[in-house]
Amino acid sequence: MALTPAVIARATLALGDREGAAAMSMRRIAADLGCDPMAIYRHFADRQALLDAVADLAVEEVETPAPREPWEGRIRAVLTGVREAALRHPGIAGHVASRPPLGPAGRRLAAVVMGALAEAGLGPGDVVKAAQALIAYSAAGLRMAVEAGEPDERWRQVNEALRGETPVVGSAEQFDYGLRLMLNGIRQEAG
Amino acid sequence: MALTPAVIARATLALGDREGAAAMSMRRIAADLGCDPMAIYRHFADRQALLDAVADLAVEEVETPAPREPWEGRIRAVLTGVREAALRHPGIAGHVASRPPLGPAGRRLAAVVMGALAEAGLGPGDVVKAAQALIAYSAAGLRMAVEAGEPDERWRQVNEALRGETPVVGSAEQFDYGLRLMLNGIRQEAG
DNA sequence: ACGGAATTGTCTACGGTGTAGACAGGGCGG
DNA sequence: CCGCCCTGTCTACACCGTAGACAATTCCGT
Repeated sequence: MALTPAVIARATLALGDREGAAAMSMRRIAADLGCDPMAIYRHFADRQALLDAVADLAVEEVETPAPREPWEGRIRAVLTGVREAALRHPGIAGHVASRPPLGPAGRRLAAVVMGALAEAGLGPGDVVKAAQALIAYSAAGLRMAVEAGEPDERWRQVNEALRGETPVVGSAEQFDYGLRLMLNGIRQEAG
Repeated sequence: MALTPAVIARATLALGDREGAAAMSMRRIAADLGCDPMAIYRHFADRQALLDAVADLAVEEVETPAPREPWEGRIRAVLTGVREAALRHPGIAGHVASRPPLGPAGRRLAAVVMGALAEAGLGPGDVVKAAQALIAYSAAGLRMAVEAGEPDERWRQVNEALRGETPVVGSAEQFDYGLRLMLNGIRQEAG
């Protein structure tokens, strides 16, 4: 298989899915591709650039919601879509949550959110600020979901302390609640 | 100077302040303390545990707001206080943003937020969920501030694209706007 | 006061990491 | 046909976190 950015990114995504984030080292990826680690640097400036590409690949799976849907529904669809896509690819999910939407797919979805916010009645400046707030919140929720899922005694304790009375840290229910708060706030702000 | 957890944590915090997050490696910390790297492991289970302690040290600086203040003011005070304290210690700020409030200072502040939410009129389950949402949002804003401040071509582009028309990613103004959205949402949920 | 046990610090070593820099082969344009 | 550029390879560097064995010191119960 010819070595191209797309091939490398796809292989890296699959590797992460199979063996987790820790397996996505340059050496391990290269072994998976059957090439030299340094060959990858002919196609990506550095590891970070590769991971950015992989993250965008995961996010590509999210569909653009139909413009006929109400603005709140579109925002919800995009943010939960990204969340679910990322969680389907646990290896890269942490990276998705750690960086702004830099790739084409990420920017496409960010544009959908901003369009929905404009339709809700926010001014141009507020659209950007609200979008960043929503993205930041989603990223944090995703991070928590990823990290709470990793074996770590400290997270186990946090979840233990909560279990029974309330949803576990990083759960979908927890995420939805916060999202509702933000949408409430936006509706009010838009007047 | 006798080697105790507190001494190690303080030295690590100072080192991070001086030379950034990348300098806080076990070897570098040990060199700073004038001891063997492995000596630190007699006081902390691993690097993660040490960083947790350092993060809590930074957060210790935040004062508990007076209970007579209105609940919104208390929440604002805690969250912006944590943000500012973390940004005063850039070396550890990324770690503060990456983990739940595990240490005593962090738990103290989390309790303040929950108390304020209860006073706002939220039910017991919602108090926890709203608190987690607020903490997640703050953490994300802090992360963005930290990472946007690092020299990174990709972040430079993101900020470049926004400059002039809207506040830069991770800015205090951006943070405040999102916080207002969430408080709006909470007020509505409670009322 | 003494002997054993626990605590603390040191040393060495293992198995990783990202990536710079020099080199080789092959395909393509002039 | 020659030369150049693109791609992949190899070696090497400077790190990283931490396991395990060993010495020194301190503390405690008898």
